[in-house]
Amino acid sequence: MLHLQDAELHTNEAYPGTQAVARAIALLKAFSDAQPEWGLRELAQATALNKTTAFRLLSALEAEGLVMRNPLSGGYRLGVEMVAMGGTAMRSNPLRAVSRPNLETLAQTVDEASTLEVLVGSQVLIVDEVSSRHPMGMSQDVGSRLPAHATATGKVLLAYAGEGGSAPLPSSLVRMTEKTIVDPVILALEFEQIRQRGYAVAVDELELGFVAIAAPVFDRERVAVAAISIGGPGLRLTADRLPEVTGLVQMTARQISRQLGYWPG
Amino acid sequence: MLHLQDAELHTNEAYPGTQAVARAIALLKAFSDAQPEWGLRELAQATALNKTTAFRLLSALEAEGLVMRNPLSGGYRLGVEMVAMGGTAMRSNPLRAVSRPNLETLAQTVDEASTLEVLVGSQVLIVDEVSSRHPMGMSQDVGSRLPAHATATGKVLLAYAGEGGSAPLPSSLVRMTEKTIVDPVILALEFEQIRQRGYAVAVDELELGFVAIAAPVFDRERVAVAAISIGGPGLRLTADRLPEVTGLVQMTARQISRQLGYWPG
DNA sequence: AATCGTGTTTCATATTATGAAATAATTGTA
DNA sequence: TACAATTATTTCATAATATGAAACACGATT
Repeated sequence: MLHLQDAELHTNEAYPGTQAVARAIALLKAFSDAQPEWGLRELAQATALNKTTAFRLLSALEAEGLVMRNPLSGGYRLGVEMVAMGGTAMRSNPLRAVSRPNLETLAQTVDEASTLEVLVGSQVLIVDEVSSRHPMGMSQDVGSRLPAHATATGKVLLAYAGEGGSAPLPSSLVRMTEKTIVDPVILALEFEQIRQRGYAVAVDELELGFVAIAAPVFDRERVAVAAISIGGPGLRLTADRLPEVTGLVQMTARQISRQLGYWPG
Repeated sequence: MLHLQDAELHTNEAYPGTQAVARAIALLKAFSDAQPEWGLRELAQATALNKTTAFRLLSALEAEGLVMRNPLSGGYRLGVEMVAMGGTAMRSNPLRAVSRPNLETLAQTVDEASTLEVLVGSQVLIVDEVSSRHPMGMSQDVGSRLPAHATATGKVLLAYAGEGGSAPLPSSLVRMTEKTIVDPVILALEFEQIRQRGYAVAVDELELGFVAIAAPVFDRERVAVAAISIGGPGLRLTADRLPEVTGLVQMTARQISRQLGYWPG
């Protein structure tokens, strides 16, 4: 059995002797905002797992509360334990702990929402968000992912990730609006400019009417581990405000970087 | 090998053939607000796993981003992928989707924070929170857990969980304040009263100066799947306001229940 | 230099995960 | 109502995969 289908299909060879865990996580990662509920067969198919194997792994995940079933449809969903662990993960994120007070003052100064984001593959993950009017809470979309090439933060992170050589461009640059940069060549030029200026701007690139300005956060090893941004409607974040806002974003990013042990030079 | 140490130690026999997954999840569950970072040896010890096994499983989790390492200390932490999954889990929670608008109006009407919580073992998990001043965001402690017997929501859920026979009392009733109910007999009487009245109040039981009022949310199978609450400082939530607030909390809970398919009678 | 405490790698072993096939449950269709 | 057709479970022989003892490497602290 086990017709050695394709062990080398997955790029992350990781560590031998953990097939079951890797597969279980693959199942968990299949759940998304777009498809939060799966039937067994389609989920097994989507993860390229044997139906029985998927069932067994899901049963284990369900027993631990990471996955729960819709009593009506019988479909699988992420469970409450996942919510709990995500909360713990977020609260224990050292980057977030350092950044939060800085993000709060930034958001209040500019009176627009500020975010902290990291690069995960070809997407940016919103690690924290402080909305200007509600400085104590965190926005709904913490934990959301967005296509990196269509966001200011993502462009910053991609620009500095590939600083040494060629930037690791996502294979497919999906178009979000007519302003989204989908040409790899133009995007490479954009990255060059971002590295020179030290910040990125995205106007209508993710969503029509949405403007964002982002700057990189460096750790003590001088790698861009995150990016912060100010984002809001173009009606408020007008062109004449950009120089001022850009300066504030860059200043905040430098402050966070310094608190992470980064030293310019 | 595998000196069959104690396969029956864990209560959840779950499904055979998923040892590795169950162990990996045990590792993940070890991370908490109190101890967000672990060394390999202590984590292996805490989860009763062989050091090598723990290392291998953690490597797999790390490769998938569920766990990350502190580059300085080498310690293990929950990773960013965990944040992402938690966010997805929360946003896809059907209970939360139904409750949120109701919680928002409740919070605004009373002008205090409202929460949605579910019972996980002997603790309540905060699934959602709407703070009165910041109605759009969600509070920091979504995903946090609190001892059920010391909270209004927890008491409600325990009272209705054991409705049929004896209530499933947590084995150790930890004392949070001098008002915390730690006597099982008194707690049982409290549950009886809660079932009769249809709501629970907790004054200074979790934290001195903190008052909360909770009511149960029923699904279409008439089981109390969650509880909602209003909570705030005793200085604002005074005794004379309780009747009014209690009514609003109960009304909101009934509305959510009805939207879940519950029909009274 | 030496000892202790970490984390990491190796490797023989058989326990444990595996998937084909059979069965049960559910749904849609004649 | 019976009959397909689809999905979810269970069973079970098989060996691939997870396992843990032991050896190793590395960095502290003495």
